[in-house]
Amino acid sequence: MRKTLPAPFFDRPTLTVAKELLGKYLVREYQGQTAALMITEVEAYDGPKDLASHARRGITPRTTIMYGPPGYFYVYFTYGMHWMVNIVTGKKGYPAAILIRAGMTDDGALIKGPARLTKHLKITKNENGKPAVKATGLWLEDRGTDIKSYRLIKTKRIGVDYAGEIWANKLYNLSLVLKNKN
DNA sequence: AGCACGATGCTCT
DNA sequence: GAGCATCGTGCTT
Repeated sequence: MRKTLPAPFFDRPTLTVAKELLGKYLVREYQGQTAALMITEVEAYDGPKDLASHARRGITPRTTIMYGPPGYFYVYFTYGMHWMVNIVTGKKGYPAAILIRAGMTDDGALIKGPARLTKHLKITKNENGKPAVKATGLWLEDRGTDIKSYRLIKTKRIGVDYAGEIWANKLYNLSLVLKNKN
């Protein structure tokens, strides 16, 4: 079972979409090669009031895509060397996106960390602003994965202490962890 | 296992 | 000009 996630999937509350993205696949087709990662960790940035979000200062050239319609990629550059990939959620005009932070390859290797993930899938500025459809070469898929053997862990978001107590402590980081571990 | 730090450049003030 | 939704290395406990 392989179903490309359609735009309406992303046109729902950001936290709902974030939760449902776990266990789905981020698929990359690049220079004739196809690679896929099962998503195991995501982070939500939700709305204009979210002080941890890039949209906290309103529309800028960089954040415009976050204000656009759902189902588009928001790719940005940070720390002088790293690309981060997000999928835009919510209606046009409402700035929200989900950062994809980790995933697992078919042979069970965990790609942990948003910069490693983009490096692995060769995602750069080229993908910024593109829709999550096959023609882009980067899209999301439901492969009917059974995630019953995992449990959902919620933690605070990484590296956003500047956002103040309220927003820095929101449990907007969601990840899958294998049961019977720890 | 837990810091501290450097790399390196875009984005916004 | 400062700060950054990070990572890897190399040090200290």
